[in-house]
Amino acid sequence: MLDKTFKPAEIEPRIRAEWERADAFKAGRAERSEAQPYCIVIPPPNVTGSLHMGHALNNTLQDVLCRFERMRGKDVLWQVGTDHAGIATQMVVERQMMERQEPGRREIGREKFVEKVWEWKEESGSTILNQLKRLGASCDWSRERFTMDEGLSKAVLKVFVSLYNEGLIYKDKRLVNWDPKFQTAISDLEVVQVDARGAFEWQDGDAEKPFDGEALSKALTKNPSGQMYHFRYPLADGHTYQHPTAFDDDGKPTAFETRDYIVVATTRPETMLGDTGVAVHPDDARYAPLLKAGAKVRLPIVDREIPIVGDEHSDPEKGTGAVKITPAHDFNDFEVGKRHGLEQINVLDDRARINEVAPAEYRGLDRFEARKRIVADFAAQGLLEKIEPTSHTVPHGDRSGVVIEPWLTDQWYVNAEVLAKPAIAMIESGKANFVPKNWEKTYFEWMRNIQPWCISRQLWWGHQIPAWYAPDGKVFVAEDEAHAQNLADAHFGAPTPLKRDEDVLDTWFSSALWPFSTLGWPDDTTELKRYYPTNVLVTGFDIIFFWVARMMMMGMHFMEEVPFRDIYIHALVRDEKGQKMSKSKGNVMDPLVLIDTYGADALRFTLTAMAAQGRDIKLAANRVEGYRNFATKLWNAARFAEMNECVRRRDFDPTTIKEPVNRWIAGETERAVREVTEALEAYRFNEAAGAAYEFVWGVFCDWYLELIKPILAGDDERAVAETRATVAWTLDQILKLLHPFMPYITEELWAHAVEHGERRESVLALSRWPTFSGLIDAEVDEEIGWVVRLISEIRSLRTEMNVPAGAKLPLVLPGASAELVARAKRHEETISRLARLDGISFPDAAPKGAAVIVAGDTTAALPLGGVIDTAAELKRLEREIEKAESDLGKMDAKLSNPQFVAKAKEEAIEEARERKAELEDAIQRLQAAIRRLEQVG
RNA sequence: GGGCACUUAGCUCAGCGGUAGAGCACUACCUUGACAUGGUAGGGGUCAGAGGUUCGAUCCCUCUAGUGCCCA
Repeated sequence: MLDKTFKPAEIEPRIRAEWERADAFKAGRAERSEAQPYCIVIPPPNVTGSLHMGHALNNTLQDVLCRFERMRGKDVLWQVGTDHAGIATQMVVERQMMERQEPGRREIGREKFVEKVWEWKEESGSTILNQLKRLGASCDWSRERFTMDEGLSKAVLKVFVSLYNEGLIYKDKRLVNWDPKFQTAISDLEVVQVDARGAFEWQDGDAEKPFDGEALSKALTKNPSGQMYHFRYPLADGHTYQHPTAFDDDGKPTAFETRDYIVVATTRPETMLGDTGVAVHPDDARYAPLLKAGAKVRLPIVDREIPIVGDEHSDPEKGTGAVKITPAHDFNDFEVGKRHGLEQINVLDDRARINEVAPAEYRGLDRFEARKRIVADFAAQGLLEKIEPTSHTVPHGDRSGVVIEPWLTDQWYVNAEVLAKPAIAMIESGKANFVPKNWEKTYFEWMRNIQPWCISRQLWWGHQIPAWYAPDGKVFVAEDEAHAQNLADAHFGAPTPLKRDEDVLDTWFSSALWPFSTLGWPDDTTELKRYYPTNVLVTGFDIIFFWVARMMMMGMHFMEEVPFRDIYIHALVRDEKGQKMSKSKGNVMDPLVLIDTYGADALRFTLTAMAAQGRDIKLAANRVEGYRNFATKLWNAARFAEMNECVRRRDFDPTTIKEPVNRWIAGETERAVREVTEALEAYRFNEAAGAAYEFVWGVFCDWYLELIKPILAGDDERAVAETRATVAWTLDQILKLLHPFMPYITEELWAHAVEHGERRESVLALSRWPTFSGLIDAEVDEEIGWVVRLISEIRSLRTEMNVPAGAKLPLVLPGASAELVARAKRHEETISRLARLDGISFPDAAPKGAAVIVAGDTTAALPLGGVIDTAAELKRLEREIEKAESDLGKMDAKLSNPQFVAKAKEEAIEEARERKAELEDAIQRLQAAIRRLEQVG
């Protein structure tokens, strides 16, 4: 016998063991060799990761699909694995070494350090996979892969070498996003823009407020960004010009002053050490004389002469219209510098400290320290005009959180523009589809403006770049050192010593190969043939660029086929106020805690039920509790079945059922199966879950199980046997329907039923998804619908008339047709039980002093034992009439509108007519009830 | 500045050209032989605002206000 409540913590590990025993999630099962393949590759979680809400949602949805398709008989491969996550992992291990007060990575050297990371990976790398198991994920665990395992590394080398040989990977010296904390380059995507706004204000010439270096320093320590500094750059060789200071209404200058300097505005004073020019807009009248004269500027502090150039990059509307140009430390300036042949002077080292190029007193200073000093020095020289607060965005490293420096270095790049073309075409042609579709716009926007992808990282943990350098710097790219050596020797015609490139590849480089590298590529494996392209990718919108787009590019280039047919993009899980969950806000909900509290099934069901397309999920714990209760409800329905000996019969055939109520539930089952199936096929997870929920709780538990109680308690043996079998059958269908969402409880109940019934052929996870047709019977639906409605109306009336819950009332169906009498008698026991009646009678006329119900075409009367509160009943009836008349008014208005009758759809008109007739009939009968009541009163 | 969403019950959210829905919360009654993690009944909404299209708009279109996200 089942316990009174279900205890997820007890059941879950046991069920997991059962799945394992049955090898339930194994792809390529012999008996399914002829079956259609179905494949999803998991978005590989970072080995450093632990399960958060986003993972829980992402993997629940994948699992729902996999379990659904597996039950539909397909040969399902849910390919699992983890990502080596370069920076993240290196960071974790380094931090751990620091905590243990072990020597740092630079001290122990690369080889030892990488060894340590591997050790760490062996120890802790499976944490997140075990957490996925707890969630119930039905991955083929026997095929776990890792982005740095042997096979995948081979794929990475092959791809790098191929792309290099095709000229699609190249080395280039340009500005990169440099992370001074990790001392590595990062890609554009790993940079987050953070808004900054300062508060410091100062103006030269304000006698009341002299420059206060202390105060500025304090403000900048708090927030180094958000200030605009106006510097006076003296003109070289004592040059002067007339600078306009006032304008008339037409914008013509009306007053001038003679200046021997030009004012530039900047948010980054310290970079002035590397300035090699000043730019003004070529059409800016204010500076035209300077351009014309070819005037130069003598850069303060460094005392360098630099040109003033005309470039459209300068916006006359912004600041002073003149900008300093630092080609080595700003992306825009880099371009300006290239256009005008300006020198690139790098003034920062790899930790963003001022380097040896700068005057001695600044060397070694941190960039923000240097900023304060430079400003103070300008002020001291009378070259600081003003400081004002400004709003601007500052680039930060997404992992390190520090301000990123544009820095001039040699890095490896992928020519993404070429690779993007076929990847764009595949979405355009519908060979692959975003669900919901609107994400393709985001995808196109980015892909059509794609920039070179910087793939080298100055880290130790990752795929080391397969490039070797000869002493003269000539590079040789090959899959291993021997091949590189051959290339070099052939090139130089003599044995040549080679040194391997120190850098590793961006983590996303290997992730981009995931859909085919995990299936065995570059080898021509059976898996690759069978499961590529995969069916669907399930992921969040935040990695469309990082991952989806790049898989698309690599898949098209190397497999000449899309990596997946559908791309289901799900929402972000937020807290109940709609805020992103973050540790600093303290609003993080831990899926593992929710699993401990409510069970994995409840969490899964919640996430699925809330996964409506195109909307974020604002998750509230009480939602999970509600669905935990749903699981309990199911559990108790099964318990009811068990107590009533509703055991499965192998020969049960739902098409041969006799009892109306049983035929009805069979039809409802068919309907529910259809709804859930169609919703899942269309990735409408919330609708699928909603349909299953409503069927199980609202139809099966609330009505069917209640309706059959009199039959089970009765002595019609044939009916009892049929009903028991129907309950067992329906419950089986329910377990199947719910299994993709709630795998644990359903598997448990599936197994439990065996204790009394026929043996199962397989675990539920491998059972067959139901498909029915022909079980829906309109007549039976109508009949049971009538019963349900009558019971509801009686219950409603009882409450309204304050009839004590325990009191039994007689029900009168006056002037009932023979058909109605037969129907009422057929269900008399059920109706009596559920509506708490004391029998049904069928006189010709309605009794006096009874409350009256009008349900559809049935009029029913409840004599309230002479104690009826006439006034209350009159009021109630009048309210009913009022409501019916209001509805009738709407119908009349519709139907009397010639436009409606002429133009509306036939069904809409027919519906309105039926409704009108129904309402008129109901009003008549309600009025009759009032007349009778008044006779009594 | 460019783009994409969103605004529906007290809260969290579905829905959708033809009578407004769920969960939670709330009110009243009920320990009825599956379930109090429950049952029954109920209260609660000019579907952000203004226009337009339509026989008919919460739904489609435009604008306005507010909110969120992405990109520069």
